Amino acid sequence: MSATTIADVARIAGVSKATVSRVLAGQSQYIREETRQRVLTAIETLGYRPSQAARSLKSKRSYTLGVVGYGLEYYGPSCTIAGVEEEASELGYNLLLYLVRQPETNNVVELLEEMRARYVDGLIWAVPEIGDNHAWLEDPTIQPNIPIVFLSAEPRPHHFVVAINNFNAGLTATRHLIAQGCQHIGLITGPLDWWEARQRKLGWKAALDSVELPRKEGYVVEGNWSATSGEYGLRELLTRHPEIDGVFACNDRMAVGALKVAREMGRRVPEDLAIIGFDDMQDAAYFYPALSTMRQDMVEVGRRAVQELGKVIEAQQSGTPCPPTTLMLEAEIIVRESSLFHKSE
Amino acid sequence: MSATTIADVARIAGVSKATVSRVLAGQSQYIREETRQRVLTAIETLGYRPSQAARSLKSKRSYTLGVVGYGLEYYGPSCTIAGVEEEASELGYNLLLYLVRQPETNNVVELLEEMRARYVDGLIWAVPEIGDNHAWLEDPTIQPNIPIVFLSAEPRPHHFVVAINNFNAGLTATRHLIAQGCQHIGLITGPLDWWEARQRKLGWKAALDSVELPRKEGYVVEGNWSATSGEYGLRELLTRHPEIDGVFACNDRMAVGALKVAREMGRRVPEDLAIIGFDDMQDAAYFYPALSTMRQDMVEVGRRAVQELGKVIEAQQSGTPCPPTTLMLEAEIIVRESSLFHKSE
DNA sequence: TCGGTTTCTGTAACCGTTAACAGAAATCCC
DNA sequence: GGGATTTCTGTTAACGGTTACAGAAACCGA
Repeated sequence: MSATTIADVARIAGVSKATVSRVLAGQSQYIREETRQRVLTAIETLGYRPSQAARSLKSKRSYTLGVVGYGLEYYGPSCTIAGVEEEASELGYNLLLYLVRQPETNNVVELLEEMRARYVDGLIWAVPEIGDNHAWLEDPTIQPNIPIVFLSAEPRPHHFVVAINNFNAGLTATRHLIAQGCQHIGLITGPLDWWEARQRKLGWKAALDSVELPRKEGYVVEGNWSATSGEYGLRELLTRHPEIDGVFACNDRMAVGALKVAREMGRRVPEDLAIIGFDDMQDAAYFYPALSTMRQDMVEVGRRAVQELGKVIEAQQSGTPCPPTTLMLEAEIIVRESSLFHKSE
Repeated sequence: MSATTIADVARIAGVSKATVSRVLAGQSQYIREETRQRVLTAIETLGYRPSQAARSLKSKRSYTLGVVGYGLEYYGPSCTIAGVEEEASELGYNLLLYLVRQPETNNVVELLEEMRARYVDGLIWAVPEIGDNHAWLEDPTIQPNIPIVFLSAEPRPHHFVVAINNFNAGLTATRHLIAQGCQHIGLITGPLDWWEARQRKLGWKAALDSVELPRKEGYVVEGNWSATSGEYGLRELLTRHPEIDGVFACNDRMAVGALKVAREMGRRVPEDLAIIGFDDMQDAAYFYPALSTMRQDMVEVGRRAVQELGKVIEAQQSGTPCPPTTLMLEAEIIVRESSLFHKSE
C-alpha cells in the first residue's frame, strides 16, 4: 500500500527513475524546470517518500546519528539528550538511542559494530568519563571509522570533545563561598574516578590555595552523587572539623542531603554554614533554604556536540579535513539563600 | 574496509550466499551441521556483520522501534524513555528517538511517514494526551499501518494503551489526607486539558464525595505543573478558603511550590496543613518537610509498553491476530512528613 | 537397482535507491 | 548549416542482503 516507489513516480511523471532521483537530490543538478515540476507534482499526488533503507544501502549513509548515553533517569543526562535531539532534528538527522547500564565497563566493540551495521553517520558519546572507560580510544585495534563527539570527557588532542569547564566551575563556587566570608570550606566530592568530580575538586583546591585558606585532609569527603551520601558527607565533615562554615557539594543532590543534615544537627544554613551545590537541578530553588548552585547548561552541551558532529560529517563527505576541536562551556553561578553567609541586607 | 559482505563470507566458507543467509537466520533451517560450522567460523574470522540497510530493504523490517516522546527534561518522561530503552535492548530492538516540542499540535502525518520510510517495526507513542492531540486516531484518512502502543493516554477500545491509573491514585492520595483527619481538602490540579490531570481530579472528587466532606468550587485551582504555579495555587486556595487543612497537589513540583508558600504564610506543614504530591520525583524526601507523594513507576510503564509492542509485532509477523489491550498500573502512596496531619508519635 | 522421500545447497531474481556513462536536445559561434 | 559546447535525460549496473525455486545428495524400503 504505502509501497509507492521511485519507479511509480517516474512512470506518472513520464521520466526515468534517474531523473526523479536527481530531482530529489536537489543539488543544482541539470534539470529542466518543467520536468522538475512534473516530477514534483507526481511525488505530491502519490505521497511518495524515498525508502531510507534503499537509500542508505546504496549511499552508505543513514542520515542518522547514534547517541550513546547513560543515566537518563537523572537531570543532567536527560537534558543533554534533549539538546542532542533538538539540534539533530534541526539538522535533519534522526537519532538512534543506546543507553549503557554500566558506564565503567561497556562493550565498546560490539556497540561500534552495531553502529556501523546501521550506517550511522556519526556518534555522540555521552557517557561520563569514569575510571578508564575511555581507554579504548588509545587502543589501536579499535578503529571506530565513524566521527565521534565526546561529551563530558577529558579533552584529548585528537578527538572532538564538548564539556563543561568543571575546574573553573569549582573555582567559582569556592571563591563565592570565600567572598561570603567562609573561613573553613569543606568539599563533598563526587566519586573521584569520575573525571568531572576530579576537576571540580581541583577547582576547590585552587581557590583555597590562591587565598591561603586552610585546606586539611579532613576537609574532603567523597560521595557517590546521591542525597544520602551528601547526608553522610556533611555529618562526617562536621564531626571531624566542627569549625567548617562553608561546603561545596559537587552536585545538588548531595547538597540537599547536606541541607537536611545541617538542619538535623542544628546548624543554620546559611548563617552558620554556607552551602553551594552543582547542576541547578529542577526546583533547586524550592529546597529549604533555596539552594545556591552552579548551573551547567547541558542542553547546550548536547546541541553544540551535534553542531560539531554535523560539521565533521559534512567535511568528511566533501573530503575536506576537519581538525578536532574541544569546546569548553562555562557554568554559571546561581546564588540563592543557602550560600548567603552574612545574610546581608 | 569494514565492507565485508555476505559474499566474502560465502567465498571463504566455500558455500553460496544463500547458505550463509540461512545460517544467519538460524530458524531451524535445513543446514548440515558441518557447513554451519564452516560458515560460522568464516563469519568469526572476517568479523562479518550483516548490513541492516540491505536487510530491511529486502525484508521491510528494521528491528527498530520508533519512540515519540515529550518533555525529556522532566523526571517522568525521562524514566519512561529509560524503561523503553531497557526493554527494547532486551528484546533486540534498536530505538529511533523523536521528541515533539509542542505536544498539543504535532504533525502526526509527517511523523508517521518518516517512520514508515525508516521501516520501524512499531511505535511507542509517549506523548501525554492533551486537548485533542490524539484525535487523529479517529481520522480515517490517517492509516498508521504500524503497530502503536500509547502511553499515558486515555484507554481506547481499539488501541494498545499502557498508563498509570490516575483516578485510583487521586482517590488514594485524597483518602490518605482524609484518614489523617483533614476536613477541608483543596486540590491543585495540572492543566485540565491533560487527561492525566482530569483523572486525578476525578479521584479527588470521588474520595471527598464518598465520605461527604465539603467540596466547594473554590477548593480547586488549576496549575501548569510548575513549582511557581504551585505557589500561586496554594496562595489562592488559602486566601479564598482559610479553613483548608489539606492539599493534594497533582505533581511534586507544584507541591514543593506549595510547601514554600505555606512556610511563607506561616502555616506549619503538616500540623496546620497536610500536603501530598504526585510523581515521587528524585529527592522528594529532601524537601522540607519531606514530601509525601504518589509514586508512579514510569520505568515500568515504558518497559511494559515495549513488551506489548513486541508481542504485537511478533503476532503480526506470524499472521496471528493480537487483540488490543489496555494496561493500567497502580501508583503507590509514599507517606513522608508533609502529610502526617496529627504528627502522631 | 531403482524410484520416492527427505535433507541440504546453489541459482537467480528482487527489494528501492544512486551514479557512472552515454546519448539526445538545445544552444552557440563561425 | 554544421561542429563544438552546454544542458538535460535515459540506460544500466551496482549496493548487500533474502527467498522462491530447482537441483543435488543422502537415505529409505522394495
